[in-house]
Amino acid sequence: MKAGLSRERLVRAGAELADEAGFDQVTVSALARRFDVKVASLYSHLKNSRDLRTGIALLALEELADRAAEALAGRAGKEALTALADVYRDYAHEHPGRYAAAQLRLDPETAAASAGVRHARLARAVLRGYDLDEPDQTHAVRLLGSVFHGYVSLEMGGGFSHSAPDTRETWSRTLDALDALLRNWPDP
Amino acid sequence: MKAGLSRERLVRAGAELADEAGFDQVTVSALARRFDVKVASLYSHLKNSRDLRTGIALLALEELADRAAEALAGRAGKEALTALADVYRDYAHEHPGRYAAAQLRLDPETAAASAGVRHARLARAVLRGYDLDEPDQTHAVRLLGSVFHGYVSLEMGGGFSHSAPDTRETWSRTLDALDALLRNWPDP
DNA sequence: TACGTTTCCCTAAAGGTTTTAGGCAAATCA
DNA sequence: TGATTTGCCTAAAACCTTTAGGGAAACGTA
Repeated sequence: MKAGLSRERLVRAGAELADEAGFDQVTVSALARRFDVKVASLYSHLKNSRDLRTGIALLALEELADRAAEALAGRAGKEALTALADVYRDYAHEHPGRYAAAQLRLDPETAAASAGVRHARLARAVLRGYDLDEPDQTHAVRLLGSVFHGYVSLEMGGGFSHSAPDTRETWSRTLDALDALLRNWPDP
Repeated sequence: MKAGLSRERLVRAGAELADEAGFDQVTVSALARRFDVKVASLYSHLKNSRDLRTGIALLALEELADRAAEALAGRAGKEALTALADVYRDYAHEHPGRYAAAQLRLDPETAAASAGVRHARLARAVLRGYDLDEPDQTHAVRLLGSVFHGYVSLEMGGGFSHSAPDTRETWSRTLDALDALLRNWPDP
């Protein structure tokens, strides 16, 4: 009875498991259980358990970049800014486990070959709508990354006690503020 | 031969272990090894392994709040802003394991009793130097948290490839930008 | 000082995860 | 059809978590 395992299917199922049970619950054992297969069978398709987690991280980065690229098509300026921001926030809400996986620290070579570089390019694309030269553009790319990641991660971690005002309101005002800042980037 | 274990000492040693080997390497077994004691002995002082990690997280939050309170004493405006920001960044660089621990998701009661609330108050103290009323002040507190946490976490995770321009330069320009933004907070 | 109690760490054991080594049978190919 | 490859299995070792119960040292008290 062949179960039809493959690295592809395993990583995808791992991503689902992460979203359902949390990224830290993603284990080779749990995955084997899910396929109703013995644990050792997975080791023909995965190098080790870290390999599984890395695979999920890379998948999440790809999916995020795909969504971002689609969201940015035909948009510019503040519209592009909020579109990109919402991609990150929505993805984290829809796929908390995958989003957590995307935060996994990758070794430099893997990171360089990942969709991470597309993310940087997409952020730069948003900044084309604002008037920034190097090195300010790089500073701004990093600021965008920081705000998006920091906000989403604090929100998901319960860092903002679910009290008034609504976090969606804060999100919208944060994007207003970022837009204002980029249009009016201060001189050193 | 009594080893002189106590919850206090275990948590503190766990924090050191986290800084040296990474927060995910913090395990009851590793800790027992460090004290040259059998694993089961630790369970008189710790409820379970999560209890250990939670203890480290609470310790880190306390230490961070202490540093922040000291750094803010006698400062206001942009000086206070950069002082607070540097406390987070420096702490994360000095104590990466503890900083990772501080990101641990706590259950609501534990969080409410933690130093997390002091952090919120300290951020509000910084904002006294700027002219913001509610609910914008709350939005701004959340923005500060997002930027500080997001920046530090991306920087430490290698998210900013160590290429030009220097990340310290970006940090300084980011604080300039935040200051400018807070002085000139946009209307909705 | 001797006795009872508490404190502290230990042994023992069960259950879960990771990973490697080697085997067998079904699928594939010549 | 026979040979090879593929795919999942059994077995086993190593490590982490957690609970149950025991024994000796430290401590308080008479």
